[in-house]
Amino acid sequence: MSQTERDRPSVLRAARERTRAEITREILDAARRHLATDGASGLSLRAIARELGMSSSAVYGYVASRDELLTRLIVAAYDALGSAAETQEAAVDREDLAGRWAAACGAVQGWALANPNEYALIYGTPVPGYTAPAATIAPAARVSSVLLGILRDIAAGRPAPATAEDDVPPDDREALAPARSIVGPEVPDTLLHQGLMAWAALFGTVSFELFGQLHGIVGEQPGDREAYFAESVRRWAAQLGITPAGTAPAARKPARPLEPA
Amino acid sequence: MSQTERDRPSVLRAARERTRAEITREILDAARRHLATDGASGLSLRAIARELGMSSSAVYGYVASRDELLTRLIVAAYDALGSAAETQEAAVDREDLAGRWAAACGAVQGWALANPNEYALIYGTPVPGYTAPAATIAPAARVSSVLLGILRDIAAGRPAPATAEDDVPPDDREALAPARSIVGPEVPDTLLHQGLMAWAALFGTVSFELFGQLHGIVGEQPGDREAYFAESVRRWAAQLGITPAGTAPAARKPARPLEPA
DNA sequence: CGCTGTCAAGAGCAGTGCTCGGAAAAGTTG
DNA sequence: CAACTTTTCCGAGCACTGCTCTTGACAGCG
Repeated sequence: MSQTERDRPSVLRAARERTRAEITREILDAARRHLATDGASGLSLRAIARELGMSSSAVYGYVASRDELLTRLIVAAYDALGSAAETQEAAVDREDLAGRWAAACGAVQGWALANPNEYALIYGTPVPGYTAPAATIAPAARVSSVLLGILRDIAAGRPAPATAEDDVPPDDREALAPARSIVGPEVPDTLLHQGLMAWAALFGTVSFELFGQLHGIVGEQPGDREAYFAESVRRWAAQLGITPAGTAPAARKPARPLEPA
Repeated sequence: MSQTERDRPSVLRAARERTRAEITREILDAARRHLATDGASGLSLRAIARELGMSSSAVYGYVASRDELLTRLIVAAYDALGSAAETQEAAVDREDLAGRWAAACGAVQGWALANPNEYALIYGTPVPGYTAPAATIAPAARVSSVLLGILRDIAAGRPAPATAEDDVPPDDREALAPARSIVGPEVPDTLLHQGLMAWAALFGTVSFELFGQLHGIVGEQPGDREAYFAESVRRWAAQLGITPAGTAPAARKPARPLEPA
């Protein structure tokens, strides 16, 4: 271009960068499409190149390797799930702790059912020699952040740490140190541990349903899985000391929630 | 074959069958070795053939396809895990319900940590177009059988169905029909649902630990994971109404279990 | 000797990830 | 405009995979 813009990135250079980003996005989109249909193991760089009408070696100018492509898809999946959980949980009245919990759980399960292969990519078997490359840990923490935030608000609405009536063994208290550094000192150990248990139970349940492990255990008629999941969500909430009906349960004993219909 | 031994299996035929079974077993052993080191995605029929010193096409006389080999490994893994859970749970005094529960949980986690790739094969992402070929469902049910058996004995040691004080919504009751047909009518709905939740939570926790999802949440110092898991097991037991100390808890309120150390 | 059944080996096909050299296009400078 | 540099792209190629098909070797039996 003209010599008036020699040093600063010329507009043409910017245009190149733009088309480059555009092509990269197209590659990622195609990859996501293939992932949705064929699963992670069926993701082929050559197939993507064919679909985009370019040579297989050309895509290596945009994506370093198949592993890097997988990593980008993983980050995208974590972000999509985290964003879904955040927005759906944020749409609920802050006082309605049980509603927020149910919204977060529902977001996770709904997104997983809508994007099973993406869910399997991030919560299923990790690829063999693959170690999460640090770019994934931040998006991966988004959904657990939402859940820990609820935990924090549960603790804030409670009268007191309840002395030390039923506490956690000291070695477990030590094991919970990383989670404690995230959630802060306000959440009692018991609640923190119970929250992590509910967190693992939530994803265990979703994975079981998605990976076919509930076959022959929970019915597959329309509505069965929904009913089972909804009741589980209700019970996790009860274990955390929050119930759908009121905002501040007085007694520990959870009243049986009435179904809305 | 010759017409002198047309009907009854000749001794030679038997010998052939024997060596055939022998080679098949060697193939499976080599496959299991490769699976343990390289994971399921890295399992190569050609590599197995090389290791056994035979041509790649020769193994197709013993194993129909890679998928069939995977299926056999899956069945073997389910059997190994189920057997571990059965024996370890059976070694505990039948009256000690909490001990049986802890033994079963510990067996699952211990086997998973010892055989991570085999665990991932059966409880991780299912292979893309793969549907469990009916030969896998029986071995797959072994570990859940153990857990349901404990549930049944919990119900048997209880005073009564506790009226219908806190029951389960009717749609969830319907969803639990398959599990109910296994466990029998003695187990109340609440306990059945709670048991399935603990089941999912157990495998969710094990999967989280194995797949690296606990990173940054639960400590990785020696003993941390053990303490976290042990406390989770204790709390699941408490949610099922069994505590390590006594055999029959009177009140619903779970007493805080004392740690053995 | 021939016949039959089982087995193994080899070549081959279609596909994969990935690398490399050269060609072509695009942008920059004299 | 011409020359130069940078960026992009394609094709060939390597090593690997699952799987098939043809060929050949071996045994037992008539």
